[in-house]
Amino acid sequence: MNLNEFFEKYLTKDSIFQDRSVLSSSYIPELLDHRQNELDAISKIIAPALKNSKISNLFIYGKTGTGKTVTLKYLKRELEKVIKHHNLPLKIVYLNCKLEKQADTEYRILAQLLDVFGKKVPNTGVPTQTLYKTFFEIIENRKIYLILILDEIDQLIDKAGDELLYVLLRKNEELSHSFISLIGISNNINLTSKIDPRIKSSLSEESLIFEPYNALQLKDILYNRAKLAFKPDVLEPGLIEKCAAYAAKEHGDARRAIDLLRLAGEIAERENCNKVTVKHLDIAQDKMESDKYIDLIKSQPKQYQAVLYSIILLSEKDEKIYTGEVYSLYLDIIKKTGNRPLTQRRVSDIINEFDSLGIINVKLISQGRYGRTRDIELSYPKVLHPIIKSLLAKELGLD
DNA sequence: AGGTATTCACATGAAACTATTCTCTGAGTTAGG
DNA sequence: TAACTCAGAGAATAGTTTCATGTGAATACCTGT
Repeated sequence: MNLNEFFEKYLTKDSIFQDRSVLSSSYIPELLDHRQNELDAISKIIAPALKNSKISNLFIYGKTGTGKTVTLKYLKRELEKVIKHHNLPLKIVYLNCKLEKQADTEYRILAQLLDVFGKKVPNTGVPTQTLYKTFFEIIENRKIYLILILDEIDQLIDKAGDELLYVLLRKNEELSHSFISLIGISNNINLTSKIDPRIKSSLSEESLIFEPYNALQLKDILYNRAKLAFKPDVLEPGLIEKCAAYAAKEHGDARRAIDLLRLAGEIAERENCNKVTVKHLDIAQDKMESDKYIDLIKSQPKQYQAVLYSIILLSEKDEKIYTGEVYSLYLDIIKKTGNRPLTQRRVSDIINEFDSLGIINVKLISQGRYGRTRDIELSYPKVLHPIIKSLLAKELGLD
C-alpha cells in the first residue's frame, strides 16, 4: 500500500470515537455522578457568598481520582452562571498549585491572581510585597468577594511554605468591603506537618473528605462518559465493568479508569478494529502499568539511575542484594559514565527513596556478627526487566 | 550451659558546605503623553 | 514621566558531604558448674 492510499484510507475510515475529549482529564461533565452529597455539602457552605456574607474557609481531602477537582470545577461553572445572571461581585478563581510554572510559589500565585483581574505583571523584577499591595488594592477598591480554590495545596506548602495563606487569611480580617475565602484541595490528610497550627485551624473551618469510588460507581461514571465518547455499540459488552473493576482494585481512581478506557479505545483504533474488546483493555492495562515504571525511571537523575542499574545487574545473580555490593558496583558504573561518585551515605538515602517510589522493596536485616544492612529486592513486574535494563543502559550511555 | 561483651556493616542524624534557583533592587530602556 | 526590562547582588533552597553516633543479633569470650 503506498502512502497516498494509506492516508486516503485513514481519512475515509470512520473513527470509533465520537468525541475523544470527553475522556480527557480537563473535561467537566454536564452532570456529576456519585458526588451529589459532596456537592450539596460544599454548596451549603459557599452559598452565603452569593448574598455577600462571609463564608467559612473549606478544606477538601481525598486520594487521586476521587473527583475533587472535577467537583470543584463543576461547582465553579455552575456558580458562575448564577453570578453572571445576577451580575454579582463574586469572583471564583481556580488555581492548580502543581502544574509547572503556574502557581507553585507565592509570587506566581499572586501573579496569576492579578492576571485574572486584568493586571499583567512580569515574571520577575517586582517585589512580592508590591504584588500583595496591588492585589489587595484591587480587591478592596472593586469590592470583590473572592473565592480562591487552591488545588494540590500541599504542593504549594511544600515548595513555598504557608506565608501566602497566612497573609491572605489575616488580611481577610482587615478588609471591610470585600473578603477572600480559601478552598484548599489536597491529596494527603497529613498536610499538618509544615503548616502553622493557627493557619490550619483557620483554613479548615470546614472540611470534607472525598472517599474513593467503588466499582459500581466507577461503572456509572465510565458508562456515562463512554456514551458520549464512543460511537454506539463499539464497546464490547462487559468491557466497562471490567475496566471499572481494574480501577477499583487500584483504590478507585476514576481518572485512571477513564485513561484506561481511552487508551483501550486508541489501541483498538490503531489495530483497525471497529470494536473495543477486553483484549484491548488488557493491553492498555499492561501498557499503563509499564509506562508508569518507565516514565518514573526515565525521569530520575543520572545518579539515581546508576544506583538502580547497579541493583538491576546484581539482581540477575539470584543472590540477596545488600547495600555494600550495590555501592561498590555503583562506583564502577558511575566511573564509566564519567560522573562524580556520591558517598555511601547518599546512596543509602537514594535506595530508601526507590523503596518509597515502589521500584524496589527494602528490608532492614541484621546478620549478627556480619553486620546490619538492607536486603534489596526489585519490585516491578519481571516482564519489564529487559526493557528497563536496556533503558537504563541507554540513559547512562553504557551499551 | 548460661551469660555478657564484641563486632560487623551498615543505618540514621545533624551540621556544614555548595551549587542552583529565586527574589529584589536599581539602572537602563522604552513608550506614551 | 511612568512603566517596563534586565543584570547582578543577596537570600533561599536543594542536594551532598562530613562527622558522629546508633543498632540487632551472630559470634567470641568468659565464668562457674
